Amino acid sequence: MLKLSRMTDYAVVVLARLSAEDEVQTSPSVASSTGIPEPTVAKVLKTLAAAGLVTSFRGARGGYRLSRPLSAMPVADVITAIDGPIALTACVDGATGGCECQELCCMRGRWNGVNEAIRRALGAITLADMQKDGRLMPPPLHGAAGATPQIHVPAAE
Amino acid sequence: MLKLSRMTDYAVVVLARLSAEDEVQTSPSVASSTGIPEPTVAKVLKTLAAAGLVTSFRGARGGYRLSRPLSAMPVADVITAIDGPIALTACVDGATGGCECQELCCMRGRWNGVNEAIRRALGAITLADMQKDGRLMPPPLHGAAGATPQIHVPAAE
DNA sequence: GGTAATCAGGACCAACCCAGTACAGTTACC
DNA sequence: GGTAACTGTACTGGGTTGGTCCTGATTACC
Repeated sequence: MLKLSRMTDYAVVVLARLSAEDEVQTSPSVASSTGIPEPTVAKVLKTLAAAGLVTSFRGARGGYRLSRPLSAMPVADVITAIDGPIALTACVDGATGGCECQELCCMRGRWNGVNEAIRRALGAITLADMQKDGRLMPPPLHGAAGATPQIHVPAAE
Repeated sequence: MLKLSRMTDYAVVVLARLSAEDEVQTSPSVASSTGIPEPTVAKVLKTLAAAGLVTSFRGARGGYRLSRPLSAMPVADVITAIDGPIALTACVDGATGGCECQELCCMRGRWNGVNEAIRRALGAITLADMQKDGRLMPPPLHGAAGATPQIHVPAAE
């Protein structure tokens, strides 16, 4: 179904949450304001930090902060950070491990163009774009976890 | 990963194989000429027939034939036929079953744009394009890396 | 009319991958 | 030095996917 992993979905939500405040936020606080389980948020943030999308601060009063604004963060970067390089099939440049039927496969190498098209499409859309185009701001979300502050579209630019 | 299922990969190979000859071909013959296991080929062909991409003929001397030329067959159609509608996340228009955290999810509906971009990209590329850009039919097939520049696995990351 | 070849439509199973959890270790602030 | 927070790894349960098999329906050939 050509779908991306739930972790990537979480990552986008987490990044959007981080962008809502300018100060360092801990994973428990992000978890409570997004509704995503704490350990999972921690896992996502660790991965994002390893990829350089967020900056981590260790120790007491540590936490995470965006390392660049959402407007400079293409969706492709997030997907790559979480799921690894974008490669539709095993036969694509950059994919690890070739397919075992290369000898017979008359289509080898033919996915590269398709893959490239998708990379371009995903590289052209930033997280800031995603926030904008939805334009339906989250309505007053009631009740959960007591956190009301939410995404305001940053004066991204 | 954002990768599509192996079945889709097989489908493309099978369709390319069908296009190589103009007459009806049986699934065993397609299997032997592609190297894909017979039962799997049969499964793929059945699915493709249900989606209308190939036409089936029952009975002795039956088989399958392309119902339209590859140049009129976008990659998106093949993916949709095998894997179902293209929907990156559960939150996308057309996806079945919403995600359970809609109340908190500040990103709901935001994937639509991304999804749409991918659909466009995949809808604009036909299987004939894939054959072309790979710069030709599989010449003598044995996979000496010398003549086939494409498949190196850089394991970039 | 009988037989063989072929598709149609399931059910079924094993293997793999992913999401989520837990725990021990490391770093930095107070 | 104690505490709070990130870092890294290992484990497990569940779901999905790939692949196989079986039975029935349909058609061509003898």
